[in-house]
Amino acid sequence: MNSIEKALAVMRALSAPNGPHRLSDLAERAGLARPSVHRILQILVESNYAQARGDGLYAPGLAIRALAGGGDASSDMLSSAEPVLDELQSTTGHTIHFAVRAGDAAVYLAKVEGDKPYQMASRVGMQIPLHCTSIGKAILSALPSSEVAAILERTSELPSAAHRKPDPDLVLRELAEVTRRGYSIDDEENEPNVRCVGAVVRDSTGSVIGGISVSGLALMLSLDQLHELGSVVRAAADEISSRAGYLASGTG
Amino acid sequence: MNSIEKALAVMRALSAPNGPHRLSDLAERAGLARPSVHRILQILVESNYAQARGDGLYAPGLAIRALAGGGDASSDMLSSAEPVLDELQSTTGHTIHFAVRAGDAAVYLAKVEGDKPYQMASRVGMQIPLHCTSIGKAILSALPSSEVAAILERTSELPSAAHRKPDPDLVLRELAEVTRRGYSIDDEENEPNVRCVGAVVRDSTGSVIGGISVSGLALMLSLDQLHELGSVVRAAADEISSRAGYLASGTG
DNA sequence: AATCGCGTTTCATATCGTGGAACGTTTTTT
DNA sequence: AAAAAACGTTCCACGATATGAAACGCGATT
Repeated sequence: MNSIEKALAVMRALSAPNGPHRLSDLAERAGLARPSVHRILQILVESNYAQARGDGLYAPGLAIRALAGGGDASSDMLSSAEPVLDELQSTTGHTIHFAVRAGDAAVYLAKVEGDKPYQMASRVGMQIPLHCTSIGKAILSALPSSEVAAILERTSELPSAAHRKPDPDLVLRELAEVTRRGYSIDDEENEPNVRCVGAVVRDSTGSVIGGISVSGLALMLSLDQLHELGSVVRAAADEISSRAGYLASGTG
Repeated sequence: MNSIEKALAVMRALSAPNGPHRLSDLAERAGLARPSVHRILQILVESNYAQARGDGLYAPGLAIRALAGGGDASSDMLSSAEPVLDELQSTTGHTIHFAVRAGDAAVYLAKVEGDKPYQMASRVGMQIPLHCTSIGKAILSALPSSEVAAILERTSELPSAAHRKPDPDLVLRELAEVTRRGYSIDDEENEPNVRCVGAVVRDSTGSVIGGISVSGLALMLSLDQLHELGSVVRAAADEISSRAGYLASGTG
């Protein structure tokens, strides 16, 4: 592990939820020695990528926003997706997410809060796993199975043992089903008491860029309702893909 | 300059406007040798902080959004500021910006498009200089003059010779005027044909965190109108500060 | 056909990062 | 109130790691 990756690990640890962080916690989360984290933080603070509060607490710096401000491959897509997401929200009443793939995870680009009296504990920029979320499964369902296997392999080796090792065969069978019907389901797999339906979003070249989902508390969103929403979600996802320039060529 | 700062410089260069960048351009903008940039990019690509397109072009990676997703000191302020910004937009009809200070520059956190038939060439995350923008001057007006002098010094040494060296005495005199009347003016200084009025925003401790501004094309926003808007902008800025917990204690 | 410019690879050099140990302070425990 | 644990920070000798000149191969340009 080189120093750049270490600095990025510290920045990731900094941007974790729940307020300013203590140096020791950052060191542990980044998997580095405390003196190393201290030195890295000094560099980050100097260039405004981290903020040192008077006490020993550290927070993400404002310059990080400047990095994210530059347009990447997905920022055009985001703006054209927003109206579709809004409409999907008003059609379903539930919370809508739009996430793009980033390596072995997906990152939320947009969230439209539902009109129910609860809020999802998610936020733009948050990373979610691919193998146990509806958006993630939608993404996986559009990848070659060799790549899916590789992702599952790497994911199961991760220190985040929160989610138990998935069985590759089982997952691949479910993904085939997702491909067939055009939408994916997360039945309280990623978060207890939360169910989601998702569908895949493609860019103009036809490659998978991410997915969207409808999420709600399990007590307000039965499995049957999830399946009923499937075609709606899929239609919205296709609309985003087509706005991005993708000419659908298959099952319609 | 250590390797972390170099990597950050590459990331900054990557997030510059105008699409994917060539390696040579990145090297020049970051002030590094091409092989160094190449190696850094490989590391960044591997962790998804940069994207390598098939041809030799590089773009910011999706993982950067994950960094910005974590809450920093200003994200709470942003959500409480948004309604105020929306109202300021509907009151004035012009484009509203909210930016926070990040070192010797300011970074846009929010933008509310005006209802005029043109769009400002700005975007959230964009950095703007402090000495020739209304938000920047509002920020400077609340800093001790020694710090202002230091900022002007560093700013004028920057390679971005686009804006000519500002005269410290002149600037300090203007800033005193800004402090007195409570709003700052940018009369086509930062962008030709664009005029802005700005005011300073403080956090609960009373320290300057950033500012807001009303911007419009010069042909639709005369200098006189700018001065008329001054008190409105200032009131909105004060409202944001007070929502952040700042108890104003002076000229009302 | 010759030249230029670019992305990439290689490699010897020395710079820079590294984490154990230690220090002074603060917080928690007894 | 005293003792102990934990924390942020500093120091430093060691060695891994970053560095950029030079060179290569390729494509575009002349």
